Amino acid sequence: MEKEILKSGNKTVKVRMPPSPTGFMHIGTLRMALFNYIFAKQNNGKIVLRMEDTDKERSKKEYADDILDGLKWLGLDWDEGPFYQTQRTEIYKRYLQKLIEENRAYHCFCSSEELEARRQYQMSRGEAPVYSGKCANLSVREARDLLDQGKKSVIRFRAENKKIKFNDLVRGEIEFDTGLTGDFVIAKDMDNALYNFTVVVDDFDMGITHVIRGEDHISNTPKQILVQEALGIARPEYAHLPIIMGADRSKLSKRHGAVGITEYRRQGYLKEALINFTAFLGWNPGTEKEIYSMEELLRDFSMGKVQKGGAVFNPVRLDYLNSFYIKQSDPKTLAEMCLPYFISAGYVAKEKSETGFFYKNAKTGERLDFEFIKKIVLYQQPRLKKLSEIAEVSNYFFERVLSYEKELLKWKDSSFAETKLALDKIENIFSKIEAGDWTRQNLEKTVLPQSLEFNLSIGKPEKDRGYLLWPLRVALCGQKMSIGPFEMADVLGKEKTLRRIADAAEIISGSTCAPTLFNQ
RNA sequence: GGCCCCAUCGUCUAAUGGUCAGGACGCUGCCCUUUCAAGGCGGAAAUACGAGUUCGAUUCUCGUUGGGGCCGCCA
Repeated sequence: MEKEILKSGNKTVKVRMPPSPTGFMHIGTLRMALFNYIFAKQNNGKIVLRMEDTDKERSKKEYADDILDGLKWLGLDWDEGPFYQTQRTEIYKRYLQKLIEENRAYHCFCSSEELEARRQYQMSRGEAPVYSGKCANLSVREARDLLDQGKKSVIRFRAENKKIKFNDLVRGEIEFDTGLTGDFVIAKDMDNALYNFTVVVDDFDMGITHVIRGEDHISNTPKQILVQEALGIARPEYAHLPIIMGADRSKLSKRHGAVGITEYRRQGYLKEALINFTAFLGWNPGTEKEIYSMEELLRDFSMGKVQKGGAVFNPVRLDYLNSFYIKQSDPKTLAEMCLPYFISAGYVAKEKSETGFFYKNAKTGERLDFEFIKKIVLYQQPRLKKLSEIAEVSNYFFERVLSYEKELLKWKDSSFAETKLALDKIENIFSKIEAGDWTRQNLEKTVLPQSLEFNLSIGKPEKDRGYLLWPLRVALCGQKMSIGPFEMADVLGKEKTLRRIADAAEIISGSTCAPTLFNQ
């Protein structure tokens, strides 16, 4: 064992991303990874990814994979690893042995029940719940005997009773009295080292210079420093980030309905939004700029501006940022991102062809041009908070036949006769427009100037375009809320637009069932 | 309970020993408008409390209160 373990001088910065694969990747994992990432990149440093999976009961490969996927998706890359602590038992064992040989750690044979009872008792008396030291003075022989008898034991670190002071990059100097910590357990046995020990060994072994982690680790820090001192290894720099809280101001957890990163991704949150949002949970540049790309974060971030108090996770603000980034996206990229939602909604199907593949309308079977999707997305863009919403608000583009109450076609005090007149007028205008001139601007330009005249002809207020346009809207989408009628007509194309107008006219003239069924 | 950390609108936060305490989300009013959004222009909304230092404190100090974290054979 390297007896001479030296101080790590002014080496290049190296940080760790140490997720524990005991659950799916969540906002906390993202924040931890993001701040480490930014800090490392700013300092030309390296990043080590280390799965802290020493809790074999709770750790699952599924979770580790989820975290790996999430980090990759977000673009939070690392330089070394992933390392898995469960594959490093031999390393821990060596250090464990060293501590035991040097009498800095010892076997403890106390039962959990016994310890728990003592803890309760101490806390009830207002004392710090520390280990009694019962097994601390067992001689080597006594311990050996008990071990030989097969007595169950754990390995406890002999914690020095002293004041530990350390500097925190976020909070400044923090002091602890380790007399209040007591001897703590560092391993279940020689093959199963525990967190406060593995962290110290790994951070040293991997050459970590900066430990950037959540505030909930502040009170672990003195323990880890004690272990470092016993092992004779250098102390890294520490930065403890404020915790992220739920609406009730307690540490964010599943109980708050905190959603996993994969779930956010599935719902159509953009990684830019997630990153911008998370970065501002506990940090801001001190200016009024709130929209930040990764590049800008790397430019402006500083640990000194990290907030000390915890921040409440506000999903409404996340939605705002997400819709902002959706509005920023270029239509082609957005359409590509939206396609999966159309497919899973059952509107679009992907088909194989000799040359590759193509898309078709899953409802009608007709072949689909990507331009069609792109246009839908272009027009829906301003109203999306998340990508998953695209399908539900675009359903009417894929249906063969629309079904709706005929009352819906009427605008305000219009009669059915007047509504029919409006449809006829639009039909008349539209049918004269060449398919080649069928653009949103063109349709609008042609129709709009005629609304005044139309209103006068049926004796309605001149400026209310709804008399002419509302029936068209309903004819095209069959519902109250939608994008503009000219936009819809543009997406639908001349033929379908005219057919839906004709359908609407049919509906008005009596038969309540959908007429198109008969002329398909 | 012990130890540690923290404290500006509801939320995320900016600023300063002297400001009308700024921005963003949300809420809300108006405009735009064929619906719903989006967009534009406004509005309400905060320095936890008490002392001290000071000409002056939200800012500095102390205390109180409040909130949080940790106190595991979890991480």
